[in-house]
Amino acid sequence: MSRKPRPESTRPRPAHVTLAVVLQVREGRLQVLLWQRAREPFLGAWSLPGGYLEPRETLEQSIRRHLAVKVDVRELAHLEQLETLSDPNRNPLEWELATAYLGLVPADVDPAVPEDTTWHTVSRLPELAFDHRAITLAGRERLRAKLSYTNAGFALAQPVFTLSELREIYVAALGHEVSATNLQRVLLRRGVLEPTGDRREPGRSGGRPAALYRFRARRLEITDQFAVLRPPG
Amino acid sequence: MSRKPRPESTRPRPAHVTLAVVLQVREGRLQVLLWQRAREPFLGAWSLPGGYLEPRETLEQSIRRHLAVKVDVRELAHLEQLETLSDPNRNPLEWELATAYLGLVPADVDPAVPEDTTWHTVSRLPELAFDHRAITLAGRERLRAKLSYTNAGFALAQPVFTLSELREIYVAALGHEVSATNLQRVLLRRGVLEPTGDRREPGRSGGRPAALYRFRARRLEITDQFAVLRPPG
DNA sequence: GCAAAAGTGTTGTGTCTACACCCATGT
DNA sequence: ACATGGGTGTAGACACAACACTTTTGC
Repeated sequence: MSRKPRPESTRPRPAHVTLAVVLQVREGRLQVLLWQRAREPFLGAWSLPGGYLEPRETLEQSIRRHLAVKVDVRELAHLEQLETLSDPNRNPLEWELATAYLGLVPADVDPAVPEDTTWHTVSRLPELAFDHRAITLAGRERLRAKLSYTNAGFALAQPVFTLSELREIYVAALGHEVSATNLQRVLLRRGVLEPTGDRREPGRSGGRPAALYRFRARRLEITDQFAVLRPPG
Repeated sequence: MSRKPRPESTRPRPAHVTLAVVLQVREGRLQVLLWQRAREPFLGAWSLPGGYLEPRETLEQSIRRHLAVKVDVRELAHLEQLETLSDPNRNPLEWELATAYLGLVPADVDPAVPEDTTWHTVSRLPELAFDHRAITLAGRERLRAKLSYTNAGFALAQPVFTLSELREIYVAALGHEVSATNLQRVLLRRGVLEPTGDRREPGRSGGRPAALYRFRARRLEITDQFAVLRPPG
């Protein structure tokens, strides 16, 4: 079962890359930033942005560095680690581990991206390189879960928004209908949203002016701490 | 910002280890399996069990292999990835990434462990090597969360148990009081527990015989899928 | 006035906590 | 009988979904 110990200097080491599932709600759909590979393996296939880990940097610094080539890092409202993939055959050319991150971009920015990089609707992905399809879907699941029990919406919404706008973002991200009425009450009760006091004037077709809101915090917070088995008191 | 690309053959690669936070409820307290280091760095300090990743194995295979030296792997009722640590200074001697796992051992087994390995109460940890203290606490947090919205209890409980016994396990793991009354109702309503039909005869001091239960599933399942923002219907 | 959009009131349901009370056994 | 441990009944708090209704605007 246990193997003969070998000198550390000769122990083979895996290559290590960082990847990111960068999500944004665009045109009413949840989309992911994909990049067309310029070399083997999977030349020409769509894949998640990322690249090699360099000495003296953390995984998070690494993915931020690689993403900086694709999108302005200041536009990333949230970044968190998803998981580390390690199937020895995930890259046919070399032994390579990949640590995946989830990044969220607010709806109001349209980052300038390079020629080889475009947004793709998550529900209609093309064939992806490596295990990137599974990683992308895992990122979407993480987002959907966190929209329910944290204030994660702050990272997808514009700084200031109406409830209708926020509703469209939740619908796109969750993949099912959400009523503006109940969304408002849930998020206000939890203290996640606060009114700015301003209103949005209606368009040509009329309608009551909408109150404007913002997220109270711009960092991830758990807002529904314990579903059950709460501490007594 | 971007660096000069270098040939892959000369790119430095980090060492990679796997670690496990192995938790069990012992003597009414949540405990973690720690190992006393036999070499530098942190010689003599307590640390999480684990070791180097070998070629042709996944991270999960790696941690299972290393744990096999410490506890019979068949006694691990659940194993899941926690996170990958990457601070370049986390190991003072070399550049080393660590992928941490959470492992759970049912309360009825007392695994034979080597001389240099013992159980420690999580709420009273000694000084730990590297970043292992933070990892251990992260493992406990993951467990506490999953006890609330999944059937994770199956991995801490004996195969068959009374509600009093299950209650003690939850109290130890969650760190606060839990009433057997409400624990029973929550877990039965969700279909997580099922009665075996048998009863436990009372001890010398008398008392009503307790009904025996078991977990319906022995693999992790989400039992409280959406706290809020459920799909309509 | 009428359509459009936003927001409120209200009802019903399900899930949880807390606590009083009842049940089965040993001495 | 009474102590001990197990189990049930029930009331109240709360959070949520659903939907009817009202408000505020443009035309």
